[in-house]
Amino acid sequence: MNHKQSVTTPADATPVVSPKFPLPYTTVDVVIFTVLKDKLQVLLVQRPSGAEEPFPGRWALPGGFVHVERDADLLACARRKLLEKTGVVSPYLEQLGSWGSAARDPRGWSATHAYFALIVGTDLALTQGANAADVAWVPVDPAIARRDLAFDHSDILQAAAERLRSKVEYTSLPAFLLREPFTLPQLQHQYEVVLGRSVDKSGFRTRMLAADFLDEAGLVEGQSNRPAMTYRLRKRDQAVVFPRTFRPRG
Amino acid sequence: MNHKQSVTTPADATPVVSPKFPLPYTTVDVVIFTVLKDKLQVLLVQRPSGAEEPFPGRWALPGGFVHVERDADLLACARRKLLEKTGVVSPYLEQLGSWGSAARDPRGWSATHAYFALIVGTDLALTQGANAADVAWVPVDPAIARRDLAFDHSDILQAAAERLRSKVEYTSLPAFLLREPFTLPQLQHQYEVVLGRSVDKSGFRTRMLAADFLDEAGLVEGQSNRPAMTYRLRKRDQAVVFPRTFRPRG
DNA sequence: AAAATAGTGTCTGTCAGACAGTATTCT
DNA sequence: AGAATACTGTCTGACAGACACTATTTT
Repeated sequence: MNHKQSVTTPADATPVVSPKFPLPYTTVDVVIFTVLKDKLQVLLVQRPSGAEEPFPGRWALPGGFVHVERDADLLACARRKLLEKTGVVSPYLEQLGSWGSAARDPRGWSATHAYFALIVGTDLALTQGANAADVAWVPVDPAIARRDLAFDHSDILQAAAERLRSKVEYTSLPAFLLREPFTLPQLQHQYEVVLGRSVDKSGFRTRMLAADFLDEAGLVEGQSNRPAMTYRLRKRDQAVVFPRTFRPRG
Repeated sequence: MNHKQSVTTPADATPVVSPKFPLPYTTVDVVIFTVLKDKLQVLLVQRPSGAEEPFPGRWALPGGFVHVERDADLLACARRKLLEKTGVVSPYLEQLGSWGSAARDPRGWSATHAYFALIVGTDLALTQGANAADVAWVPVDPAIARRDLAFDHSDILQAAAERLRSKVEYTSLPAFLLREPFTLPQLQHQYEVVLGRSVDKSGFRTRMLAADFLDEAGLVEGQSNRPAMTYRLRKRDQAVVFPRTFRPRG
């Protein structure tokens, strides 16, 4: 949560209808993953340093209050947060879960709706610089281990990483980390980075092609050795589920 | 959501801190499943018929506003809703997802945190009568097909049923539908009811015992024919994930 | 020719599903 | 004895993982 209210919110705005009881705060946070430098990384933002701010100066997930007049629904709100921080328009975006309690925000009872997104690493290397010094790509595992994010964002990040790694075992999720078109060796590399282990080439190819979610997009004009076939996703909006998980013979 | 504020909320209560912008409503809804009469059923409550009430008289999922002073966190709130409607203390309860938008509640922007629960059918056949005429067990599939629940509860119910059936293919979830101790044939029957198809006995037994999540609890004093071994769950709080899914040879 | 990368063929162990068989109770 | 239910044994086909092989490019 980036609990800094957008400037477009009128300061004298009142609740939707006058409630007769206290309302929790409602926020949306987005765990944005990418692969940069052969590592799984997450986008973090630094919280403002004002004295009345919660967790001043600490790193946090991008996010913030739901804006009742601007956000038609939770997904739109998540998309807005993601666009504001990264410039990316239509990434892979899925709901992760929600965290709500009296204790997680010092200002009072709050509930956040967490999403997780996968975006193409190289796209963002540029946008990031444009966007500010208080935004950074951070390798995921050390960030989880430090457990020093604002609010309960370390918990959320950990849950997101677990969900991602778990789903990578049996879905086509890593395809969303690559710019299209991509080759099967490139895709395999994304799997290996996220899973942290190597994957058999033959089985990998059989599996990907059998799942029938890729369209051929011509041979790559080789920068190296034998040219490879390139592929595009047949559907950009959802991942494919494989019938079995990757499972090295143990 | 049962948008009828609890009587314990003071009518003059104010938001936690005075917000300078409109806050969405925050609710929790619980999809409570059980197996009754060899059918998967869901608990519904009828909305009050007051004129200013949203969806008066319509059936809805049990739920309602988060009560900032009573609910320490979302899970506690879900547990409270479930206890209020069913009397069940520690069921299987897992987060399903959240639904939030400007349109889903006529009173204004609202977001609900949906949970789903599995409880023992026979426990509730009793409690239900005690609880009121505006509560009912309803077979799941016809309810989904009618799509006539209040708010977006038909969507939520559908998502819950899909998640349940999907997880039943590769987890021990149906064990939470039975009172302990139970026999393997009884457990197999729960699988068959939820999945809507028969399951091979031998494979089923091998799989359950290999997963090593059951403790023997002595032979049942037979009401019929050969006595069966009974079992208890080693852990009451979480389901076991099997390495593969049930998958009839096609 | 050698190196590097892309892609294929083949073998084999595992294991889930099918189904037939055995075991223990009741009437 | 027969029926009903609980449980076990065995066969087999599918298939994923391992790994050796071929193919096409660059230097």
